[in-house]
Formats: sequence, C-alpha cells, structure tokens
Amino acid sequence: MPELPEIEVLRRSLEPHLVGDRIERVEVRDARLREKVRRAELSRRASGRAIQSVRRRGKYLLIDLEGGQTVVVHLGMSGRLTLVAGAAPREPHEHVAFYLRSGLRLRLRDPRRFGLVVALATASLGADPHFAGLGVEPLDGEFRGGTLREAAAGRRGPVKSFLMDAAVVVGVGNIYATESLFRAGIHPARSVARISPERWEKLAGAVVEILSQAIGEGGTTLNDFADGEGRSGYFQVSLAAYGRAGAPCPTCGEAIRRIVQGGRSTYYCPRCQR
DNA sequence: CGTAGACCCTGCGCGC
DNA sequence: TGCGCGCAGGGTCTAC
Repeated sequence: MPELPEIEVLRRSLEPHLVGDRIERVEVRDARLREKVRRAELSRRASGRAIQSVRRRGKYLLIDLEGGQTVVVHLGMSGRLTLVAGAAPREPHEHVAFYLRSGLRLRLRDPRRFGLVVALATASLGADPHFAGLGVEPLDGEFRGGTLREAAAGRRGPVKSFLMDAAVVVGVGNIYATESLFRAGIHPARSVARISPERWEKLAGAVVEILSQAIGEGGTTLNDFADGEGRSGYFQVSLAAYGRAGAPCPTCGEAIRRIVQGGRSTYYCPRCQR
C-alpha cells in the first residue's frame, strides 16, 4: 500500500489527534508480523506514556513518547493505521491496537502481515538496524542529481531498481519510481552507469515533484489506502504510467508497456523513455 | 562487493 | 458457482 507520500499523509492526519494524547494500554492480538511483535517490551515502553510527536523516516512512522521511547510502525504492503472509537468493533486482521486516554483507539490492520511494530529508545533509533543503512530523505531539500550520481558510482544494474533501493534514497517504491522515471523520460531498464549528470538532475527533480504532488493529493489509493481518519487519496488519477499497460501515453499516445524487473511490474512509454 | 531471485502472507480479479 | 492462477503499494535473506 504505502510509499513515502502515503506515510506522510498518514502522519499529518494522525499528528493533531495523537500529540498530547496518552497511550493507556497496548493490545497485541496477533504478534506474527514481519518481525514478531514483542508484547511485553512494547507494552512496557509505551503504556502510560504521553505522545510528544509523530515523525516519519522513509516509510517508517515514528511515534515519540515521553521518557525517550519511540513506537515504530511500518505498514508493509497491506497495513492500515487508523483512529477509531475505543469501543469500535474489532476488524479482521486488526493485529495491534493502542488504546488512548482520549477514548480513541489507534489500530493496525494488516492482512498480509508484512508490517512491523517495535518500540525503541528514541536516542538509539539511528543505530537500530532498521534505520542505520537508510539513504537520504528525498524531500529534505538536500536531495539533488549529484546525490544519485554519487551513489551510482561503481554500480551497475537498472535505474529503476536503484531508485527503489532504500540505501540510496528512502520512500520511493514501485509506483513512484515508475512515475518519476516517466516524468524524467528515462527508460527503467537503463543502466545506472549510462546516465548523464544532466539526466540525474532531471530524475532527482522528478522524484521531488512526483512525491510532493502525491502528498498534496492525499496519496495514491489503488485498493485501500486511507489516512488515519479513513480518507482516500486521489493521486491515482494522476498516474501517467503505473498500472496503465496498453493504455496511451499521456504525452505521445504510444501504448504504455509493462515489463518485470526484480519481480515487480514496471510500466513505461517506449517512445518517451530512453 | 553488487545483483537477481526466492520468500514472507492474504485477498482479489480473472479466465475457464 | 467454484477453482486455480497471477498479481499486489514492502523488505530481507540467500545464492551467485
């Protein structure tokens, strides 16, 4: 479901509700996520603590608590994090729930269980294996063509896989890598060793534009993405290539093609992208 | 070292 | 209607 824009939209929707509220207790109904949820530790670190801020790093949502604790949530492919009334009936696949002092409940639903919930000391986040190897934030203002060009030095392989590598730049998943390459006019299978500095610059700019636009449009709702209050996004209307195999390229009318790279679908225009 | 592929898991839409 | 197949927005591990 979620890439950087969806997590950022989610963060913004949750922040005004969560900050100032307090986690009273944590309920783990099914601990079998991508990493087993450690009930006792999560409860010990989170229960009774006030929420101070809600941040994002790549596709991770960070809920900072008083006392230097942080609850880390990753939604994987199918995760949804929503605020509901504390007494709302439990949904299928609602694996973890945070009961708040306000009477609200923050619930994680994740049918495929590729998600992740872990509590860490805030001060040790940077050293944690989940975060230690992460690359730059594309929207922090420092992200440039040179960032990509330098990271690509000495590497081979297709630019699309490179763009989706979180050790290079975080938050860019299958949809936004596809759309960024379309906007930059770069063929997804092109080797990173054969991209000029000018085109790296264009690609970095396209990534920033696409992610920013998607955030502004509330993210992409293909099946079921919704923010913390259940609102869908509408960037899917703006998708130029992703999921449009056989449909005309919005620029030139040529049929969009689908190929598979690293086991994932890629869509591109054979005329506009070289 | 870097890269390609398998794997984790459930649900949905499609063709037969 | 029912079944099997392919596919799905993520990340990690192993084998080359």
